[in-house]
Amino acid sequence: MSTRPVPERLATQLASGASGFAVTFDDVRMEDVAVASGIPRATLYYYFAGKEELLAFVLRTMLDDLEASVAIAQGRARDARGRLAAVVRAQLAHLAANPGASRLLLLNLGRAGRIGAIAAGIDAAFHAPVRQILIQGIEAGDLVALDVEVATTAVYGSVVAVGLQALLSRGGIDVDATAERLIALLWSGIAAPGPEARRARP
Amino acid sequence: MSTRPVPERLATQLASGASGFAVTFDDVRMEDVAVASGIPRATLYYYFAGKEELLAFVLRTMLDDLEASVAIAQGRARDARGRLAAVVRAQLAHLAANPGASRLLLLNLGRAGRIGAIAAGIDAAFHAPVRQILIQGIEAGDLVALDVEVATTAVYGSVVAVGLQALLSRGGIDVDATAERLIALLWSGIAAPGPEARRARP
DNA sequence: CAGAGATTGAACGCACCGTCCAACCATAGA
DNA sequence: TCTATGGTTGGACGGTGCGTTCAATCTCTG
Repeated sequence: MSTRPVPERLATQLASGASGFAVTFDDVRMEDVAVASGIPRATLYYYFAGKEELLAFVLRTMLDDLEASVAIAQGRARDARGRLAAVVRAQLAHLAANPGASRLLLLNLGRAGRIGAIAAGIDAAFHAPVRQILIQGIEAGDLVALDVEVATTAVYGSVVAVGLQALLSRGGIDVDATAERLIALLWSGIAAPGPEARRARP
Repeated sequence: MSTRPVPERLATQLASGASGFAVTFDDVRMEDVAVASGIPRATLYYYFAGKEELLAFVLRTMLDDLEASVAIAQGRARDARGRLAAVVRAQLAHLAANPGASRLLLLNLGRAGRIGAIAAGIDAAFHAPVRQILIQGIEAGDLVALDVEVATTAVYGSVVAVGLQALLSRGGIDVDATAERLIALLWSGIAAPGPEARRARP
């Protein structure tokens, strides 16, 4: 980044205080961040060029964590289904563990996406792992031949929508149950199993 | 709404001028809307309580159109797959036909969703039709037993993400091709067909 | 033609952002 | 111990865009 290197202490204090219950970038007032984090406003401006850069730092940190978490989870499985399940589960778990930042990011993709580092972070943490699994899965014959970009985006959209929905309406995510259902859906679709069987019904 | 009834002329002029290339609510300045639509700022405030209400009107109008369009499309098919395909296609087509308002809405769900009418409109235009098809499809045995809310949200998320992705990166949507691919994905999932066949591989 | 309501220009106050600066503090090296 | 360097902070300021207000038209309708 173009900004000054951010001390450890600041980073942690921001992570806790910056994105509390905000649903909008405008909900985050610099003065509030200052109070919530215990860092004076002038100091915030000493380290960040503005609110945008500050939130970019917070959100980017969250995305970096997610990227790492996804990479680890994904390495635990061999087959396409297992790896996809691990990735989706890790993503949902991260949304559940960082509800504030997640909400703020996903409900404000317009503001957030215009920050290069954020757009790149979303791709690295959400799209890229899925894309890779799909490509390899198709090559291995585990997956049907499909448009990788469309499928990658569809997986991203469904994970994010389902996670966000849970966060907003239930205030949290039942990660295990939700991940299992979502993965079943992504893997097999919504159709009743066995097209012949269905056609043979009375 | 609590606001004054909006004359036809205003509505059309707003639809064309209000959401142009904006990616953020802040990108839409009242003065700009005034110039773009030819309606003086004071007149805008005469009809709308503020920017939020004005954008709510524009976005809600778009969602109402989509709801109607989806209802018509959905009525053209009988079976679950055909109806779902019709709905998804209509949704993508509407995004393609209203890129400005769609972008603004979907990239700012935080701002937009806090407006009751918008949240309701999203449910009516995106979720409800899918939810109904899923429920009836499960009952009819065309669909596997699944968590309707999760599946509904997943469909919504994938449609919106794929549509938005196309709008942003390609500047438009190839509705037919995209809809077909997306529906295939939702219907059958990503797994290679025939679980036995796959399991039988060396 | 009078009154009601629509329409508009202009000026204002407000909230919050971002900038600036002077003062202070901590500490590393002389 | 002294001092220079750089982090840290409070406080004041200007700018932008929103929303309000009001008086001055304009346009119907009866």
